[in-house]
This record gives sequence, C-alpha cells and structure tokens, in this order.
Amino acid sequence: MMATRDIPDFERPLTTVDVVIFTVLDGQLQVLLVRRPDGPEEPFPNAWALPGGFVDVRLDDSLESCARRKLLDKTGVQSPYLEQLGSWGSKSRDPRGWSATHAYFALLPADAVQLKQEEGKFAQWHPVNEPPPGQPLAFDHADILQAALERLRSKVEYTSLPAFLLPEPFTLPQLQKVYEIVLGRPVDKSGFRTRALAAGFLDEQGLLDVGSPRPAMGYRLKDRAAAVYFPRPFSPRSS
Amino acid sequence: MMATRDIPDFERPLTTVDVVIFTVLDGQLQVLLVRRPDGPEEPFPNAWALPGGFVDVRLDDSLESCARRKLLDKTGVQSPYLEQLGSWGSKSRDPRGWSATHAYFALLPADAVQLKQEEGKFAQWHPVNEPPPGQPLAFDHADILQAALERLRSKVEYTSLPAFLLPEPFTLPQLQKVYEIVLGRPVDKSGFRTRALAAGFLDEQGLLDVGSPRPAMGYRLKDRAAAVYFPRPFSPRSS
DNA sequence: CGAATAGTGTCTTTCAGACATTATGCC
DNA sequence: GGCATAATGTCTGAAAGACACTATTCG
Repeated sequence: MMATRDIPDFERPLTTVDVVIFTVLDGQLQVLLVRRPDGPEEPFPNAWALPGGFVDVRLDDSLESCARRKLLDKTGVQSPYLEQLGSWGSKSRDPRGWSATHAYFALLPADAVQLKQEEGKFAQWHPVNEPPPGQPLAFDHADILQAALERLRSKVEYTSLPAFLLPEPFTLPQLQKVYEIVLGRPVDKSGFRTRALAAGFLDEQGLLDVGSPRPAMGYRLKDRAAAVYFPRPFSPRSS
Repeated sequence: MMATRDIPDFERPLTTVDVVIFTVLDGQLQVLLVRRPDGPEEPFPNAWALPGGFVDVRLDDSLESCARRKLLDKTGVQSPYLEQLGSWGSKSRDPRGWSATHAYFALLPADAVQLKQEEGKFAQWHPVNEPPPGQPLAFDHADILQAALERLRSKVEYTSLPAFLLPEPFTLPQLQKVYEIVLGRPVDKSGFRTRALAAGFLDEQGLLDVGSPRPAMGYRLKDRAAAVYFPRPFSPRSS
C-alpha cells in the first residue's frame, strides 16, 4: 500500500445506498422497485431498480441514516426492521464511474406503506418470484436482490424475522403462513407453535377475529427493533 | 430523495477498505494490526489500526480485489479465506471527512505469513483477548474488530471456518484445539470427530507425526475457497 | 349439528453430548 | 510394558417432526 499519509488526489468512488424492501402482499413475498428516470444521459433509463441513491454528505450522518431516509421517502415508514446486507463496489457496476453501494434490507407490513409517487417516479411492489416485465433490473441490483432473498430465507429458518412482515396484532396461524410463504414449503402447526411461543418474542393481545370460524389469539412483538434467534433451525426431517 | 438524474455536485465520501486478519499463534487467536503513521496531520498518529486504506480507482477493480491487494501487501498471502464483514460509514468516523469503509475478514495459517516491514510501518500480531498497549485502536476499528470476532465466533459454531487458520496437513486433534481456542470452551472429542468427518470437507493425507506419542491422520481441505456449513450448531447441552 | 379453523397431546425416531473403552506408537 | 495420545463405542436424554385429537365459533 502507498501513502495513507494524506488523502489521495485521485478520483473518489461514487458512494450510494440501496434498500431491498420486502413485504407480504396477496400471499406473496414482494419487493419494492422504482423506475429509473428516462433520459439520454441516465444509466439504465426506464429500468426497474432498487430504491436508493447517492449518499448526501449534507443530509446523511451515516450510512444507516441514509438508508432510513430513502426508506422514509419511498414508503413513509419510520422504523421498520432494517439490517445491513453488504456492499457491492467495482469500477464497472455503474457507467458513471467507480462506484460502491451499501445495501440494506428492510421488512415491513404492507399496510404501513404509503407509496409516494413523485415526479413521475413509480414505486411499486413486485412478487419476488416473477421478474418485473421489461428489461432486467438496473445496475447489479439483480445480484443484490438475490443476496437479500438468500439472507432472508436463510434467517427465516432460525429467527423471528417474518413477524416484521405482518401488521400487529397478528395470530399464530397468520404468522405461520408468512413463514411458509417465505420458506416456500409447509410448516408443521404444532411444532411451529411450540417454537414460536418458546422463543418468547410475542406478547398476547387478546382474541382476534380474522374472519375464520374461530377467533384466534392476537400477538404483537415484544421488541420491534430486534429479531430473536431460535436455538435450532427449522428443518424438515431428512429421511 | 432528490436528483439521481445526475452525479451530485457535493463532496464525495472517502472510500476505504479495512481487513481483519485472523490467525492462531501460540495457542491464541490473534489479529494483525499496523501502526498508523506519525505526523501532525495524520489521524490517530501512532495508534494501532486494522490494515487498510483508500480504494485506489486506478489499481482496484472491485472492493474485494482492493481487500486482496491490501492483504497481499501486508502478509504476502495470495488467497486466504476472505469474506465481507460489512460497512461502516459516517461523517464523524474519520477526521478527514465523511468516510465509508468496507470491512473484510480473512483467516490464514500463521506460517504462510511473511510480515512486511515497510517504511517504518509495523505489522504485528496481537492476541484478540489482550488489547494492544497504548492508545485504543484508530477510527472505529475497535467496533469493526468486535464485529469480526462476533461473526467468527458465531460461524465457528456451525461451519468449517477454523480449518482455514491451520497449515495443511493438520490432524483432527489440532483442528479441535482451534475450535476450542476460538470458542473459548472445551469441545467433546467424539462428537467433534463425528461432525467434522460427516461434514465431508476433509481429505485424508496419510499419517502425520506431530510429536505426540501416537501419530494421527493428517487432513487437508477439499476446497480452500469455501466454508462448509454443518446442519446443526455445536452447543453444550443446556441442562 | 356440521363445518372449519384454533389449539393441544402423544408417539417415535433421531442425534448430540457425556463418558468409557480400545488402539497405536514411542520410550 | 507403561504411558500418552489417537480413535471408536455405548448409553441416555432431549427434542423435533409427524399426526391424531380436542376445543371453539358460526351458520
């Protein structure tokens, strides 16, 4: 390595933040995408992309606050579950120059979201299993989305993450459904209930009538800031 | 969010990469630290710091190749186990300005390292349990080191990561020792052997005499590039 | 009273942890 | 042959998965 003695005089990389925002809507896991602006000088004009953009050193105190700002702008949600996913940086990922993006992923209940339509820019939910129509995602956002999905699916096996996708209060059958949606496979009811309750992240909120024949107990999270880790992962018995 | 239509005209954050390099030496988990340069304009002069520095857009194709370059510079090691840890960015972490660092962590066998002493800059191994003498670590490197330790200790519970800390070939008792060093607790021999062998990441290399009364089977990794995940974590029986 | 969903009980099998035992090589 | 370490065997208890059963509400 050469001089760290001083700030280097060569070009600084571009610094951006992107947020992968998940929710469950219509029984599917969905991700929020925005359309890139049109224009001859724009990278990936009109393509769908993850919400994000440049770090603004005048507005943002930190990477995380930058991510929260973008999240608030797009969804109106103040404090969803938010975790850092990783960073992607190379000289080729953005045609405008050497760029590094810091990716976050967020989980929130669909009903909390007020999609903002500003200046002809559309934010829209897309099922993660159906690629958005038209061109592929802008930049390396397909890679980032893929990584976010893998992280989510892997953590769902042993954490309370899916609870952040539901509006409160929710019932255990509803929560189980979300686990099944994210995992893509059925989950045993009895085992699920035992584990979820034993993990101790739920507070009872009284019976809840959700339209099914028999009302079920409503629950809310004890702590909407942090996920809870189960001692062992869910796993179908390997025969 | 405002204009992503164009590259913003305000200041760009500084972009750096730091590497947390672990090895096992003298029966302890150790981390490689370097001394910050001295000088009136230097941030944290003379303090110990993680090896790292600015991304050089002329030299580095990507964040990872930047990390590998710094690793090679400091240790001479070409391809250790390397994984991204996360990023830390804020306006206050570096007195020189808004800065974002991309942290990686690397595992390597101590004997592979040729510590380079250049221009009076010292790279030196430090046991992770003993804070280095003098001032605290530069920047937020104590936080980063802490995060790396947590990541390592957590992954050791259910992956083959410790194998990357040993020179090949190694024996199972040696490997078990490394697990115990990183975990900070004893591990049952029988269970360890069963799990390690069942995980299928080892290749037999013939008997190895390591000075103990009875020679033990030597092993090497089938794949030095990737860690293997165990189906279930190690865990002492919770009585 | 029947249908549909909520919630509980029970059985079985797996498997990790604990610990005892055997195997091997060296002095 | 004894000692130290390597390697394997055995037992047991905990717990997860599978599935059957009971409970509750509504029409």
